[in-house]
Amino acid sequence: MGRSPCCSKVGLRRGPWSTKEDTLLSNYIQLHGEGQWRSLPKNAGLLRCGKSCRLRWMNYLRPGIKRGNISEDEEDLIVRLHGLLGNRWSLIAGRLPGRTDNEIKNHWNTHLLKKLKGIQHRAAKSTNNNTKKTTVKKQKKKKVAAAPPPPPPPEVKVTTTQAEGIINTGTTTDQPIKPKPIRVSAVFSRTNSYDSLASNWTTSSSEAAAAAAAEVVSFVPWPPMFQLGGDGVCYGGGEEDDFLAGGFILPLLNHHEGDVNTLDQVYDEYLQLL
DNA sequence: AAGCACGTCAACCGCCTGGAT
DNA sequence: AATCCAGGCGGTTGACGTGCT
Repeated sequence: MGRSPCCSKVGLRRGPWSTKEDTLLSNYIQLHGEGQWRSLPKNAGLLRCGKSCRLRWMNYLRPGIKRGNISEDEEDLIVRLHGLLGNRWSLIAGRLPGRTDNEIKNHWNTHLLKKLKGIQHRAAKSTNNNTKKTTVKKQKKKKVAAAPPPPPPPEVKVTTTQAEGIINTGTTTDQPIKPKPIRVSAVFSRTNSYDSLASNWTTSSSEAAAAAAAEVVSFVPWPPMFQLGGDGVCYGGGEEDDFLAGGFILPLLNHHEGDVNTLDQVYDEYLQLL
């Protein structure tokens, strides 16, 4: 038996939200709180799918959401966390107060991926300067006609026990582990405010933080990924040829020696917990 | 000025998980 | 144990804006 759709979709509005709809949704949630997304549209007088309401609230209307202007420090942290976690956007977003998984995902796909590719390309050129000269042509092709992306790395689905096994055996992998999506624990719950999350994370005791981390079944192996090359790029233990194929390449986009800031602290604490 | 190509990002889709029954 | 439900997540789409020819 297939799953029933979350809503009938018949007669429901789709597409961009109007300011009136935003107001209705915000007012309703301020009065009644989050949750009950399926019944929320009806109760709030919205002709929207419950999922759509939740998404709109989570990614746009929720208080404390920062929009745009992702700083270089934030980019740096996103890149580093992505190297650890892979496409676990919700977890990455949980480490960036006020940022949503959707925004980070978009930013990664539209900005950082290109930036990383550029860095990787330069790095590859520096190591293969005796080989072919590749001309970078401006891509004029439409998206749909673009060359297919390189084959994704084999999906590594790691259960808790698998992860423990790998830890115990000391087995490493060449690529960021991409554990199956899991429901984020209460500590990382998206229903918590980002501010409180950040506050808890950066100020909590190490024990509390460790306990929090223990709840998250995000296993991350620890490859030798912090080998800083002369070009300012960290190379990990992955295949040397392709970042997208799973090899680690961890450029320090805005790294300054001794530049200790909040995001760095967050990252350091995250590393310790892992 | 017009048409086209490309970039951005809000929104949608389908699948998955945990909890309830 | 099996099934259903609600919510969460990541991948993808498509409308819109912008720059180029």
